[in-house]
Amino acid sequence: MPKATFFNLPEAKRARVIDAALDEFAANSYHKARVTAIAEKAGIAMGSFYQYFTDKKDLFKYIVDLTVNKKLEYINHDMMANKEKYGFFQLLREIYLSGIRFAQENPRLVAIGNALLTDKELQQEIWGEYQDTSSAFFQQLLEVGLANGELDPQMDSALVAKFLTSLTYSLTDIIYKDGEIDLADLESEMVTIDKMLYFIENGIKKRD
Amino acid sequence: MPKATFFNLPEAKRARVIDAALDEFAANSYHKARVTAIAEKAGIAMGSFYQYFTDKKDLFKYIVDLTVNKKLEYINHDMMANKEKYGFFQLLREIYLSGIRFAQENPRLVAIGNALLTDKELQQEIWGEYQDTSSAFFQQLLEVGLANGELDPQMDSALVAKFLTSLTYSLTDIIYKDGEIDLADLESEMVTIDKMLYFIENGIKKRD
Amino acid sequence: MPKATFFNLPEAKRARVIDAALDEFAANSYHKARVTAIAEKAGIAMGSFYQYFTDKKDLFKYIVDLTVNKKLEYINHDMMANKEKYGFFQLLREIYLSGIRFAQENPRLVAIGNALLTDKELQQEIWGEYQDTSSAFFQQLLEVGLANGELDPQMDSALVAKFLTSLTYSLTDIIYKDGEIDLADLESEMVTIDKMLYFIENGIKKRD
Amino acid sequence: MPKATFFNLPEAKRARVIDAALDEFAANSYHKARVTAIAEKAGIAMGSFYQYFTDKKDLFKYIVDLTVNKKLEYINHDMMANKEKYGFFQLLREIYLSGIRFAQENPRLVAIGNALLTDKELQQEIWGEYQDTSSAFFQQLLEVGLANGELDPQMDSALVAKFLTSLTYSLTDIIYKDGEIDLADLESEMVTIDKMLYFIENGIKKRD
DNA sequence: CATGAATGAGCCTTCATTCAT
DNA sequence: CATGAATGAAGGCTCATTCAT
Repeated sequence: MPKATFFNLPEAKRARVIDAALDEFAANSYHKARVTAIAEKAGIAMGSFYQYFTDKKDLFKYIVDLTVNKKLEYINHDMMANKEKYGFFQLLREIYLSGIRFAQENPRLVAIGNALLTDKELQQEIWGEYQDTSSAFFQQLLEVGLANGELDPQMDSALVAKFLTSLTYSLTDIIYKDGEIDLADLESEMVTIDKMLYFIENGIKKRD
Repeated sequence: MPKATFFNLPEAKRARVIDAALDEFAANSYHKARVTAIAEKAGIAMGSFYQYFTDKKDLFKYIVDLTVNKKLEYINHDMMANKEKYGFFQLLREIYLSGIRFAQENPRLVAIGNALLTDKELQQEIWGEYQDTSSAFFQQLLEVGLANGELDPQMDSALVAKFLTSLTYSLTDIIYKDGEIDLADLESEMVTIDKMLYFIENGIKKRD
Repeated sequence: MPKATFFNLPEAKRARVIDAALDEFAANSYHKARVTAIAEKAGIAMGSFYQYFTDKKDLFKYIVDLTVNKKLEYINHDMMANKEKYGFFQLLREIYLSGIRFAQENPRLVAIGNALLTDKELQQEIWGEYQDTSSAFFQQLLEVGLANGELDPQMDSALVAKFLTSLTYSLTDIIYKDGEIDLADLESEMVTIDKMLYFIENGIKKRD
Repeated sequence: MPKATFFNLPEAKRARVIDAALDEFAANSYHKARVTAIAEKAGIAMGSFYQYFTDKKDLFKYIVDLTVNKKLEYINHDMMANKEKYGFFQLLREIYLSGIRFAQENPRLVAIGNALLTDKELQQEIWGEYQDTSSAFFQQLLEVGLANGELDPQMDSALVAKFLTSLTYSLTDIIYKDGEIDLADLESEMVTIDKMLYFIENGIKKRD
């Protein structure tokens, strides 16, 4: 966690630091990202950096934390409105849409998240706490769907939750390929999403 | 590609170099892997390294190439025998089993493959050529299944191929978690595989 | 010397600063001691430090000064009572006992004194003024002993004063080894002191 | 210990490195001494330094080792010739003379030795092995003197060895004051030495 | 007098690559 | 082809001191 100094900073400066960090970590892997570059971009002295953060890693963890929380807020916000009236597959669709919008609006966060997933060492140290958040989230959703009688009772909800997690990641990959999202192409994205939902729905819905 | 000198090397020495590289790249990300360490493990002089490879990256590309080819060989070998008599889902099962066996027998290659997937920079440079190999492979398989009438004709085979690719990766993750495979636990692995196949089968099989 | 601001400080705060400095300088060499750490321990702001002292060195000099004076007070106090009735060797014994007690009661001061002795640069700058205090003190004592006819008239009092200084330091080292004084073990310390006195007495007493 | 690389170096270059290190460590405390300065003085690249030594500390330990060994050689050489025919006090005199000559010829080594004695942290790490060498050496000498009947049988040889060690250090200090030895003034040094010997002799010789 | 953020030179160390033999 | 020393640009981090409020 950043030191108190960081949180006492004027909003604008703090934002500049975060922005610089996002830029640097989105463009380079954790190991290649340079503290010097971040300080420069943020327009602060090297020494100041270490007055805000104990460490390069300290900053990185903070950035990851911001990312995770922002994404959760996003999804929660979108779901809250519809939790009651929507069925399982409608909710899933809602979630995917949230994910896409999040990626569109925060491309750097997506890049950082992906990078994190590839560094074993960092994952153990940083990702640990968030690791199963995603699977747990889906599993809980699945349980509700099972209770509602929407889903195939034979399904192993823990395992399927992992499948859904994986497919969700790949959905982002597919749509958001090469780091460039075509905002104009929302329509084709919808199509992709709906095809994935169709695949999933067939995979787990209850049949008579 | 390695220089000619490398291929002129006595088999044993060449193997030692490759082995050392696998060790180092499996244990560290590309950027953290040290050329010095590889040379040491291989028992060659630093200078020799640069007589075999133009670059650290040169070696890495070569290693990735070996990995990909080895995996393809594996799967092809297993499929050739059954291509004719098996249906789509049986073949898919065969493929998954091949994948598991490959991971068991080549844990370092799996580690390197995973690491590669996370480094955008490398991916663009190295992975480009292999990128869609996996999806293309699945797509081709799907086309056959469609032609046979086994699969849902509404299915977008290109897209589903990506889903299968993603699920395949996650299958490896789920089974081969924490880098330790329990060889004794093949049975529970089978169960997992069969559940995934069940999920997929429901997702895409033809219904009347 | 500290600035006026320092002496205007409420007694308690001033004491806290001194205490923090003693802690830090006793635990680290002058160069490794950190101003930040002192300010923190003392509970003052970094800026305040430079309102009290011009410099890290300014504080250090002050601390050394306190140390020297405290030690002198100690010994003087113990000697004054007995100056008249005791002979040279009895006084010397008294002095050694004072030294031991001082070390027991002010371990941090001893640590700082020792550290100072090892840094040539500092010594030239700081220790200069005190340097010969100790030798001068012993020499004066020796002169009295010579006048009394207790000591060997051939003795070079200036030189022997240096020997006594040196032995005195080593006495502290021997007894107070590893920074831990065993308060319960005063008896064995006495024995050591008496052996040193025996050695010295033989070395310089007048013989017929 | 330095790496093999260092010992494979051409004599002249190795000497240059050692010389640069002696200069730097004699002029600055261990903590203030800069690796960069040493490399510059020696005329080698920064990187080369770390090809010779694992560490700044590695070099320092080596330098201390050289110092200790050189001094021991010195004294041993001088004593061997006379061990048989000389009595205890004559040998002691010989040792002191060796010490003075050593200091004269190796002022930087003396400076480094002194500096080492003042850094608690380093002492524990580096000095440990040599720590009691000096006392042990004197004690052994004293035992011989006792056996010969030259010394006061009541004497505690372990303790007196420590006194002698201390006096020896102070002898160096007295003669070699301010880091400048007046080579022309050997005569006055002799006088000082003889006075110390007289002091010691009176302190411990056997009396009837 | 107090506060605590800002500064930035400087340090040790790493490592891919080159070079001379 | 082999060798292994040489190189030097970077990079992360520390800390005494200054500054603005």
